[in-house]
Amino acid sequence: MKKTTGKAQSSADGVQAVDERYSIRDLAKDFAVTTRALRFYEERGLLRPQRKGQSRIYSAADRVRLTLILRGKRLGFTLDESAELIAMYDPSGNNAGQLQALIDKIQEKQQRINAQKREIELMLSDLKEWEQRSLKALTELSRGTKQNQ
Amino acid sequence: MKKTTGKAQSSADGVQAVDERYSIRDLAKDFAVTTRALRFYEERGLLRPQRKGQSRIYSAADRVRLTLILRGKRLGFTLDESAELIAMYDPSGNNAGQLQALIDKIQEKQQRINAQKREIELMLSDLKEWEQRSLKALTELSRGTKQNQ
DNA sequence: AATAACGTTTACGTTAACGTAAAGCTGGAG
DNA sequence: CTCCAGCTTTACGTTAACGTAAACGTTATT
Repeated sequence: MKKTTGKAQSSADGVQAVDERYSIRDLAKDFAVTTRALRFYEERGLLRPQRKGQSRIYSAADRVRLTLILRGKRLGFTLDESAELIAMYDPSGNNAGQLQALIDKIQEKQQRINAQKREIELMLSDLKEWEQRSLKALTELSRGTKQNQ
Repeated sequence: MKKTTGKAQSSADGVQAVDERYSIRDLAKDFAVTTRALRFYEERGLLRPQRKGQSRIYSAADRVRLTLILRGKRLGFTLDESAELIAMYDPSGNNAGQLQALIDKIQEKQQRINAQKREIELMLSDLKEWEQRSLKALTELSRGTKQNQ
């Protein structure tokens, strides 16, 4: 009965273990991504885990970053865009200008998505139109429409 | 003063010239795409212009197809998906079975598009959340938040 | 020591939708 | 006939976000 949870042991003090360490497998499992993806995100500068010897060690902060990356993906951001957003959102030297830029980016994305939504509504009405035409053609056909007149 | 509109001359009869011919350049200009894209769409079976000698000649029907292709793109469909839609829209040899299959496909598409619509609405609320957080951070920052308390 | 189980780096493969030459045909103005 | 603009085919290049495989290092268990 081995416990293969792989959680690194928290230090022995009593403070809340907010600095838990995770292996690359832990992260991969918890977030349902591959280890390849995690290394790739690091390669692209989106993650910066510590090293213990050769192995990567991820912290809670890295989990937050990963959360942001994945949320960005769901929102249709490219990794570069997410990198930008994360850098801006990061509490490392963020002045008002940075934040305003971040807000601008988000609002721009909102515009694009709203446009997509309108497009999709148009497409839906188009599809309904086609459906109606097809149904009509079908009933007329089954009614035995002949070629005369 | 040459007219370089390039419009092929309509045949000399009096019926409405619904069968206008367009060069690949015409299409490219009118739809703001490259000739490469047009040939590519053809290669992928989305367009089937006639040939006059070696050159492609596009008809009004081809313009409709191209419109559908581009609308599909704006909606985030792949070319293959658009090809499916266009094939269904095409009035070529549709018996009752064909028509029923077409209707089924259309309804399936409607489901998927509705799903996309819901996804997009989720994204929008996500984005609004981000925006709120950023705005809050911004105001707190401009309020000169200090470290004591 | 040997094997397994996981980690690492390096590097080529993949898909989509074209971009970008390269090199050859062709019709018509001069 | 000559020449050029515009068309053609052929084919390799590009970007994004990883997948997949190879070859090797490190524990830890047998």
